[in-house]
Amino acid sequence: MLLSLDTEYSMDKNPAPEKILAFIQLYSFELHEVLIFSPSTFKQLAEPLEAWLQKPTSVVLVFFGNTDLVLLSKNLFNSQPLKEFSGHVFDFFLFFRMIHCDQRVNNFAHWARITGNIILDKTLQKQNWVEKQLTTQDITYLTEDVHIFKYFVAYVRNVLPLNLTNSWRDETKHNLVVLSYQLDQVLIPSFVENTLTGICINQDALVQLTHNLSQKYDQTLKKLGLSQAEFQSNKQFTAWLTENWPELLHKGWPQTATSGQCSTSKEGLYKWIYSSNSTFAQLNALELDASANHTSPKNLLSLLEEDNNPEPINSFFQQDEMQFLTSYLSTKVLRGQSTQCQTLSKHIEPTKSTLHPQWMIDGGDTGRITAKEPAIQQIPRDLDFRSLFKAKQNHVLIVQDLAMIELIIFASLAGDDNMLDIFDQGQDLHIYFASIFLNTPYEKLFQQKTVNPNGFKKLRNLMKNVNFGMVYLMGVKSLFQRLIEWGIDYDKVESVHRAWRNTFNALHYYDLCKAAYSVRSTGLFNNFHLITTIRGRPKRCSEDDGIQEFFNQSSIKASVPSIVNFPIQGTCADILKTTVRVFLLLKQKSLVEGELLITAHDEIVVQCPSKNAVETDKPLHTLLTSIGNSILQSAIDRPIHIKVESGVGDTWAEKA
DNA sequence: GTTCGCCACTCACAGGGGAC
DNA sequence: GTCCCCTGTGAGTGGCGAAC
Repeated sequence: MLLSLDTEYSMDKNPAPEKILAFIQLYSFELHEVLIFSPSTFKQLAEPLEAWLQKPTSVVLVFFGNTDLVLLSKNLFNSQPLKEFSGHVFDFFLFFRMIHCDQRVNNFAHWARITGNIILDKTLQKQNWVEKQLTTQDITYLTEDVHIFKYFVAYVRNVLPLNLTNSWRDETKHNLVVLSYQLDQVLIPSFVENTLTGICINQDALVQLTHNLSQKYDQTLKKLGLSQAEFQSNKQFTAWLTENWPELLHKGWPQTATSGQCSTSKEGLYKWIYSSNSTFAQLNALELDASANHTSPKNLLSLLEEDNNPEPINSFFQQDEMQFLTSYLSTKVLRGQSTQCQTLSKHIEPTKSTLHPQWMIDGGDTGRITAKEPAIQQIPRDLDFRSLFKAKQNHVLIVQDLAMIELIIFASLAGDDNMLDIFDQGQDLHIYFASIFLNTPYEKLFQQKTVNPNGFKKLRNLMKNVNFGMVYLMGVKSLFQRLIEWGIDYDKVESVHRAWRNTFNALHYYDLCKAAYSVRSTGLFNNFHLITTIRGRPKRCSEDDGIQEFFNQSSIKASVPSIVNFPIQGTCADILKTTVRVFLLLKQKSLVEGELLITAHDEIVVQCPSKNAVETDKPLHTLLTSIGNSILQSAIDRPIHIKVESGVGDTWAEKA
């Protein structure tokens, strides 16, 4: 029994951005009828819908349904998500995205065209629906939106059985509908609940933090003698600089490509500031693309402030110029943090002090879950920020994090016993590689953790970046750039680059990817190359993605690293999603208590009553490790011992 | 009628934040 | 190296009114 559902809503921006539900449309596949509900009739819908959902064969069909179901719960069921949604929702967006993940266009109108040859006019969608008297044109539009689902259903039935070959396991076939259901569909009700429940935030602390940051921001601006507008606008900043620091202009302050204004981009500033450094000159000669992340203002600033810089850059700049640059960069950093605070504030539900991010179960191309409004996964790791997120009254937050999971997945796929042994021995892979790289015993470096914690952290972060970069095909030049501040010459970097690939089984992994990538499957995938995660999630790659040049060092196409990346990031997402799924099952059977609050790539945050902290923490820990181990073990014939770091406390900072 | 400046708006893109 | 989200910028556009 099928019912397709769609809603129309409009945004109300005050006091906090909120979606106002205007219409609900339903299409019954049994009755062949479309029903349109306006706010005055919402309540009449609640009871029959709930009763209908209790029938075992009922399925609600949606397209990008998170928003629809959240609004439905808010307006019909007093913000309590229906338990009956569980196992009774099918989202076509998720399904289409899984089987056509290479398609840039994946929207409703696109699939209406493909499946039903219907050209939709989506311009009507943008109107203000609230309290609208419907015109004939409107009614046609609303009807069409739910009616089109019958073409979606027919399409899925036509392309069944959607089988594909797993790139990493001997099992021959996966059924795609089943896989989509197991990995993604079943999580829908959980994330609806998640959005409705929200995450508590310490509003006073946020106000305080915002205040402190903006005060500091104002102070540094004042110190510079700049107004906010002059600081923010390239045009005004150029005028100001011409007036106040003509000598810096003469020294070649970088310019924007199009308008010729003074540029404030990290790349330009980085190149410019370091142009006097001889190591940098070597970089320049290599025509390096300086777009790596480590050139953010924060890092650039730390380089400027570095006392023991291998080669001081202040021979090029006068002392007062150095001071100006330092202040300028720290102002940039402050502005960034301050904006981040304001963005958070903007999304707070004022009466409850909660955030209600919108979750996208298949938001990332690799299958990762993403969140927006606000981007909860992009909150800085600093204590200042993480401690703002707190448990509700009489509750605690349980934060669990899969340690170095992507490297472990890499090692499992590559069949790299060496790496897995190091990990099993409880050693830190990043420090392990640092010891090879710096030719210093592992123990000696590890001692630094207590002797010189900051230095240790810095080294570890650096090696962390290097290790991840290396897995994903970072070239020698890029590696060299990242190591510039350590004063290591190009030849040495080149040998380290080689050593890394030899120490860890990277070349073997790339070969496996190449072989896996060549596998073609049946049905829909006939004309496409395909690579999957260990669990079977597919990524389609078109011919021109570079199979001919795959891992040909002289010409790696841009798309190749993303092919190499996919099985790793995707498998990590699968582990997390499977854990969430089993956690929900346990919850349904009342075996655990708690609400899923946040998932972030390798991390999971659950809120539970304080008195049940241990009873929730322990099974969650067991779940993550056992699910991770079992998924990875199907790729390599040896035991895997995934480690999960766990923290219990009042705030998210518990494990930061 | 044309030109110009101003304003509001949209859109693409770069850059910066995060994760691994 | 990959994967994201959010913001600000600047180019482009169109409406409007004032000045020519």
